[in-house]
Amino acid sequence: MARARSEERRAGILRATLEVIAERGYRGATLGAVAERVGLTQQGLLHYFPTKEALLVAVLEDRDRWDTGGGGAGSGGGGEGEEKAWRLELLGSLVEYNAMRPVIVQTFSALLGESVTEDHPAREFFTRRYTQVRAGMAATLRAEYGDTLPGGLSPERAAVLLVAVMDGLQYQWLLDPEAVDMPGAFGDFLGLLKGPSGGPEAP
Amino acid sequence: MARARSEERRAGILRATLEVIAERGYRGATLGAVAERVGLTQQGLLHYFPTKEALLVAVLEDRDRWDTGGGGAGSGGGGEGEEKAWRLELLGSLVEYNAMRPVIVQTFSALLGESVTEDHPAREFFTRRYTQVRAGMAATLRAEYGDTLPGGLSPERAAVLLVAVMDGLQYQWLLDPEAVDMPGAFGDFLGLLKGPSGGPEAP
DNA sequence: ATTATCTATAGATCTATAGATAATGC
DNA sequence: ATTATCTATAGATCTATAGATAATGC
Repeated sequence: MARARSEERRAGILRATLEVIAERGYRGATLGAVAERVGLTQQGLLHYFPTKEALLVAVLEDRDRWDTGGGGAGSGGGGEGEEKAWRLELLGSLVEYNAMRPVIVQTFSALLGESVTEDHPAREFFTRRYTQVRAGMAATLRAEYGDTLPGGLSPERAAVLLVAVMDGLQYQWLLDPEAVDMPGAFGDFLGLLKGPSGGPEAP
Repeated sequence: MARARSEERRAGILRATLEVIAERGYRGATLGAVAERVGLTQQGLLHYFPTKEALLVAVLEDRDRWDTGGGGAGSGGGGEGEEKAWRLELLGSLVEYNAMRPVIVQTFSALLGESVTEDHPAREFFTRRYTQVRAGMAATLRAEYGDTLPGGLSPERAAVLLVAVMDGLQYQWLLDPEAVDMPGAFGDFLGLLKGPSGGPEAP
């Protein structure tokens, strides 16, 4: 029973960590804030995760697991642990889904931003992750469209843009949700990728 | 003369601040690190800028000035103080230029990421800035293409994507410069916007 | 025994204020 | 006088370690 309780506790801690990171980033997050949110002292929290960095790593691993079937905000939406098959249509609904999970999107957008700084503990995670996501998306696109998408790009070149658009839209949307229709804009981009044939004003 | 010296000092301090933020983000940056870089004590630094936040604000204002003719990394490249006229072609060279200024790109990418967190002193700056940049770009696109771009999008909808692609590519590029050809990818996107007529494999 | 939490605390930092000292400009 | 810097330091935090105490599981 203690084992089960323990797992619940850990899950609660990770959720709280996610929230605190969304609000303050990793560097700005404090063990005290996370502990308070789960009703523990800061030292009590360290019983479950020995260091602050261990807490971040656990959050990232958690996301990796989830993502291989959920779509991680910052990382371009869908993790591709094993080159998961995203069809273009599904990507659209993933973005719609993300638009309903601002906390997670914010957590990963904040982490992505921090991760480009020196010695950031999430840097390697994101670097590796993006490599995977780009490769997975390219493979999917190739399977669906062959070596040239309707818009004229190779799957590899389209994949970089796909990920870039997802991330970039998230920042604009987080900063000004009223002004930016994230799913709509992403749909526009898919239209461009699918080329003239799929375009709304196709001749 | 003291006035002139003072201005040089301030400029040096702002450059140092930019570098330190690139390395550690704003929250991770310390007055001590900036001071050391310009050969002052932390307290000596505070003689020029009374608080840490004042230092950040000065960096942002500086960028705003510069940008209204230079292109601010994170903010989608070119600031549009007064709806500066960027033609699509010029945007391409702006991205090429950014690819040669990794420090500035990193500073603004780190700040953009942090800015989505609560109470971040750069949040309003970025929100306002993006609104301006989107509007400026849309106006430029409209002047150049009318109400519908070759790719089929309205200038407004294309503008969001343009900014998103610039920002998103910066993160992927910063994390893995070898793997991501930022200017090349941006060129691909411009090709999509310009539609079939401009596409490499146009029929 | 092991697990879960707590109190106490060491050891680092960090920002910002106070006040002294030297140099510069009028 | 004003400007530029420095030393000293207050006051907050923060992470992490040490060690006690209570509860749980075998």
